Amino acid sequence: MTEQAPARKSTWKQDPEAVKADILRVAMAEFADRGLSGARIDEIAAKTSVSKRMIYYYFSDKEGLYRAALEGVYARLRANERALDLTGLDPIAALTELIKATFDSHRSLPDFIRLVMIENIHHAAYMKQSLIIPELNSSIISKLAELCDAGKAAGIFYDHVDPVELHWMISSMSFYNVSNRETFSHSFGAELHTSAGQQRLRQRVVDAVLAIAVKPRPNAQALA
Amino acid sequence: MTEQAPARKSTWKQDPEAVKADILRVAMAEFADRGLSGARIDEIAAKTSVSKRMIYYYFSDKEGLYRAALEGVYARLRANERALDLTGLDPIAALTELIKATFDSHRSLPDFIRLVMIENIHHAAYMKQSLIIPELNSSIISKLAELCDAGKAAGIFYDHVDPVELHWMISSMSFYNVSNRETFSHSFGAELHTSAGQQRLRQRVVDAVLAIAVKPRPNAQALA
DNA sequence: ACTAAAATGTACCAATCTGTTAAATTCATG
DNA sequence: CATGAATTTAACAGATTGGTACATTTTAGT
Repeated sequence: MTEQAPARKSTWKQDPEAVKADILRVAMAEFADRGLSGARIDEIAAKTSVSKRMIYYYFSDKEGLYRAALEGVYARLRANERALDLTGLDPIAALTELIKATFDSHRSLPDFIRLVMIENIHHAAYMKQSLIIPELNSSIISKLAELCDAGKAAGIFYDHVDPVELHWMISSMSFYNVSNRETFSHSFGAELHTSAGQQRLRQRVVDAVLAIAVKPRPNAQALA
Repeated sequence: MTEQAPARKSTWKQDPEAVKADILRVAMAEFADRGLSGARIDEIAAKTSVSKRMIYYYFSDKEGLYRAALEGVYARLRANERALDLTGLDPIAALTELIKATFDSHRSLPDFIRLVMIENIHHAAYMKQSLIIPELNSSIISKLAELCDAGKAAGIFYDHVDPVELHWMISSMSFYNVSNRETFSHSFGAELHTSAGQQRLRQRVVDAVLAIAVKPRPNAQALA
């Protein structure tokens, strides 16, 4: 579990940051797995290397820990998105890359997806209390807005293209792909969630979003 | 609350079906609102006209009630979908109607959406125990399959078009539109969830799905 | 009307779970 | 190395909650 050897009994080092990080790591996984009311403080404590009391010491109460967990997974997503560099790409290539990156990013962060689902069950009540979460969201929109402006300026995007609408569409499919995987697979088979199926789906998302953003070029053989 | 007057005390009629229906109605709303672990049996009982004992009498335990609630909302969706009649429409018009109907249907059944979210949190564990749910799902796919065959036969759909892929895409946006409304609105504004915004979104979904299914006609001015 | 079975209400229990109390250990600093 | 603040533990209390035992009422069959 922990990297340092247990060493002698009845002796321990103070390390508040490590303790907090340890609690948070377990809390993110546990809340993502069972939800706010489903998660158990005792269970979380048992999976850390410290006692339950520390959770209350550092996070006040269950809701405080949940808020911290929510912000934690958002921080991970932000780190993921910051890695996306679109400079030097033409609008179509840039949009394509952004869509693929979003699709992949969602797939790689199931805990984020699950906590956002849980937040929606709670009518986003805890998200509304967070100060750090709004930062994240503005960055993806501004990236898309830049991209749209460039595309429109070049005359290759429709004039009606809107960054928020575009994000809604990209996000909806990328999110649903992970969030509803269990029920979808059970209802309609797991074919779409094989490695090949996911590759195909991602390409469909690219095709669909590009179709509503990019003007058809007269002599282009679409989706050949 | 109840339609019959309380009348004399210490007298009541037996009416198992009405009691079951009453419990189920409350349970669907309550589980959709709070989740499996978040919902309280006492609270559900309090909102019915009967006592907590009856819940256990008819539904065995909390999980049994949850399963019944899950099947209940699915039954409602099925009723909704059965109402969709596409006979006499050409493939493009039929697909357009199906997309619009799915989008609207999801919007009109938020409890269904929320219970499916909750099911996914639980890895679809209870859905997998249900016998009546698979029925529903096959009907939408067969409708889409017919439609695809007609479109391909007429030479206006791409050959690679797949009913399950198509359903995945239609469902993803229709579902996300409701499921993530709270977090999305908070992050990016409520503009897309105004009446006008929803109309626009629905049209975008139609455009996007048609774009990956329908071959471009040479002289058509797409999305003009 | 009598009786058994189905349906319902009341009161209660046992387990679970969040949060606290009080004390012990470690650390920084003079 | 003394001392007080920060950190951590162990044990426990109070409240919640799923579930049950038992009595009571209603209905159907004869």
